[in-house]
Amino acid sequence: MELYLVDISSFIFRAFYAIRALSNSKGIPTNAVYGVATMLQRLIEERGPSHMAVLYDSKEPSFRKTTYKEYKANRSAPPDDLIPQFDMVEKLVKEMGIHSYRRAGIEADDLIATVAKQWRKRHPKSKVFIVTGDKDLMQLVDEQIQVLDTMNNKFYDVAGVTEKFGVSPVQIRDYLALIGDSSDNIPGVPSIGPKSAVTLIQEYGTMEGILQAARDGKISGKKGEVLKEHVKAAELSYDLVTLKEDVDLHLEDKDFEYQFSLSDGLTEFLKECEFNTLITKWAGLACAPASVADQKLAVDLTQSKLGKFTTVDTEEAFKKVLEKIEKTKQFGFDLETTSLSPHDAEIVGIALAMDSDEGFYIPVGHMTGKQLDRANVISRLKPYLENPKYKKIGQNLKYDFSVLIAQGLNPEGIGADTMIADYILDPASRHNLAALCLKYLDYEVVKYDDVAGKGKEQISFADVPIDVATRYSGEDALAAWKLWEVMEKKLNEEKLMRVFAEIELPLVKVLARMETFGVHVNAKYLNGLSKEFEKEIAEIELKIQKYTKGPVNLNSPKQLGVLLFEELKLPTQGKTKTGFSTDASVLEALAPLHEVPKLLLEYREISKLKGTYVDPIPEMINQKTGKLHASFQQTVAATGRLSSSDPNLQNIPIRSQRGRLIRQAFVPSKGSKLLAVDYSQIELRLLAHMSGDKDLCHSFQINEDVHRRTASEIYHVALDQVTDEQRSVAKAVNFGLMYGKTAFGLSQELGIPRGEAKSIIDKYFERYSGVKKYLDGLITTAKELGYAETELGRKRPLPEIHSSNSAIRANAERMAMNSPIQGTAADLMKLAMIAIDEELESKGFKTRLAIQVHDEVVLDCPEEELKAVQKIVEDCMIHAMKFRVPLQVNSGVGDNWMVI
DNA sequence: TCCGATCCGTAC
DNA sequence: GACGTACGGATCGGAA
Repeated sequence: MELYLVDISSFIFRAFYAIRALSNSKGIPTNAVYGVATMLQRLIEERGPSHMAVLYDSKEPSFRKTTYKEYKANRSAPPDDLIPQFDMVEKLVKEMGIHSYRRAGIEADDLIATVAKQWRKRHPKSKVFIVTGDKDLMQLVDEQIQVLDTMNNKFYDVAGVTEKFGVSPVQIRDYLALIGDSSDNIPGVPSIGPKSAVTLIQEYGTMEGILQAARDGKISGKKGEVLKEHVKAAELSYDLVTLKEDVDLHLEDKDFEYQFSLSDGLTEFLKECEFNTLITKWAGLACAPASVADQKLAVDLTQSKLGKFTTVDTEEAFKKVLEKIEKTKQFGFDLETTSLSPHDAEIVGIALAMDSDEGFYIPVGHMTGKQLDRANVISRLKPYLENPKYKKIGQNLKYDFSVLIAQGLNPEGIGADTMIADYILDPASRHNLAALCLKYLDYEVVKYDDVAGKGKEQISFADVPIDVATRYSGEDALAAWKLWEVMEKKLNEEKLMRVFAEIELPLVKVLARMETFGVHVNAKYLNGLSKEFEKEIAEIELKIQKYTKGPVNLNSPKQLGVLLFEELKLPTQGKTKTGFSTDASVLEALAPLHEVPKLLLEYREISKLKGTYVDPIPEMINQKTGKLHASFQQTVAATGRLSSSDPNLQNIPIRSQRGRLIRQAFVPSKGSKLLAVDYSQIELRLLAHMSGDKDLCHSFQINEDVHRRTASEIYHVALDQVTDEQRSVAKAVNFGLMYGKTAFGLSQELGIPRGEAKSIIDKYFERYSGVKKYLDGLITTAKELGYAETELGRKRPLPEIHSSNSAIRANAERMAMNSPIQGTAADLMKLAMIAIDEELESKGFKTRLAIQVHDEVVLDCPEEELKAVQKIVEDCMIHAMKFRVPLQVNSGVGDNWMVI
């Protein structure tokens, strides 16, 4: 049996401020009511209370106010929109059938204190949960009484309170009295804040002890003076924060009994508030059976079913761990740190697993608790971390390696990365550890959020208690080990081991090196550019304003639709799901008719550049390194490509004149140049090779202008008779068909009739019949196998290719045509990067890979290395794989990324 | 406040 | 419905 005592007013206020204004159609505000309703719903759903009550503050002034008139004196009246909601909440509670109590002159907190103590007298083994968002009630916590904050689903037991406040629950009164509370107008001791209060309490135990020490002159300096001066205030504060536990209120067990039901009265009330979704939801709401609630309570962050976990906090234990590593030569590995950014991350702990049933955790950077010296631990692990013969098995080892690289180590020896293994097995799914454990081990691991919280509540891993960290982190290392046991077999079964072992795994270290190296950015230049763009944007806005009635948000397609198609009465072009399209093609069509669409096109271009690149990029420069360290993700794109984020360096503008300017901001290190090398026509070349089409291959073999050749074929004219217009159509066709472009799409792109587009495509396939056969074959194969495949055997499952919905099926068919080409290009580039990095490292060059953009790499290259490195990079790229057609690369050198 | 859907635009 | 692969900014509306 458990008792739940709900301090409702703390939730009314929080809900009111947390939820944006809501009201029913009569204009009565309802946001706080809604917040309280959902809070109670969650409480019922998740805890299934059999006994509960809501406690209210007295409507008359409380005894605190009558004895100390300044109490809560500086509180302003609640906002107008909140006032009617107090009564509505009471109505809600009543209609929900929850017992509620109030006593004249007594505050809710005192009622809760009284009831809790009375209950524990009657039921020495039953738990009491105080449901509140207010810290004052923490003073009641003990072995039996816990505080539950339903807003973030946090429980505070004795350890929890101690962890959060740094003092134990019995010391909370002392703590609150010292720091005071401005909202209740409790004076406290001036200049004593939470920090000093904790230190003082830890030293002297209680407030009385502190005051005595001050009187005795044991507390030196200003603090001692202030304390002596404010003894009275402190004692008064202590009385005010102390809850009354002997209120004259006598309740029995039956006065708390609770069983939820959606009564007519409650339905009526919810209807009035217009919480229609709640009515539906609550129809199925039932108190969870007690056993389920008990189970949830039983989640113990220090116990695991996955295996045994040992905290390594003695020299002997550490030595044993090192011996085990020596013997197994293979270990599950996971670092816990203080930051997701490797350059800012401090190592908090190291988890290792050397067999399938035990995990070890070496704490080295926790705020509290016994642990080993970080520098010593790392220096003694270093030989194993840097020796490729010792195989590390982990989840997302790129991160762990990056952290080690940022610390000056040179880690080697990736034995397996479970995240990448899953990506290779199933590229479209999510690859987080929790999902993997569920999928392969049928086991639910503790999530990071469970130990460190999330959002605003998140704490640094350094503040996680060591026993909890041991379980969490040890579990990660052990999970990686156990996952690999399963996944290794799967990779072999599915014939995916080669792609995994020869492409993806070696790439992990390359990417870690590339990301930690980063790239220099000229922030000053971008800031200047931002000012220029800002001016231009303002001018355009001003010009557009002449045509508008009221203010229009030019970033809102919805408002733009009103402006263009209602106010200006311009003809609509296309429709989107929610309204009329205002995209660039629409604006271009409207441009000859009116100045506004012309201006909007320019507005869009500049504000895009400013908002996406010019302004955010300087913000992302790392303070420590002064460089930009974007992330290159290996497990995102379904075809095998890399992706880039924070910022995305793979879509830095190049096509427009104004956009190109942004590339000027990417610059080499001092004494270096940027070297950029890209494949020429890579996907078209791969199409030639993979289709084996004679004519297309021939074009590449004799190194002619492929688009010109295509034009001459589809228009039946001699090569030297092809017009620029014809060539550009041919180019569009060459690109389009690899994406499975339709006649409709081509006609849209080129602005030609659909019939004409169709005849061009037909002609193309007639001339390049090998290509046609190949693409058709890709669809057939994908239907047979259920997946598309690259030259090197990377697979992409395409279950939707069997869909009975023709649009979905057609989509999958286009993927079947495109994925092998795009994916093979990705494999090629990955192999080239591995070769480049290996060459650079083994030959001792200082040049480093900095950026990859699918068919291009950018390197930061000291001038004296330029000549040699340029040759190496070109060679690595050209010879990374062998095809029927030759590969070609272009390379350029410059002082920024624009001039190359 | 937070999150997801939508629209739009940048790259290869 | 109509061109494959990404990332991300801004708006908007709903949810806890």
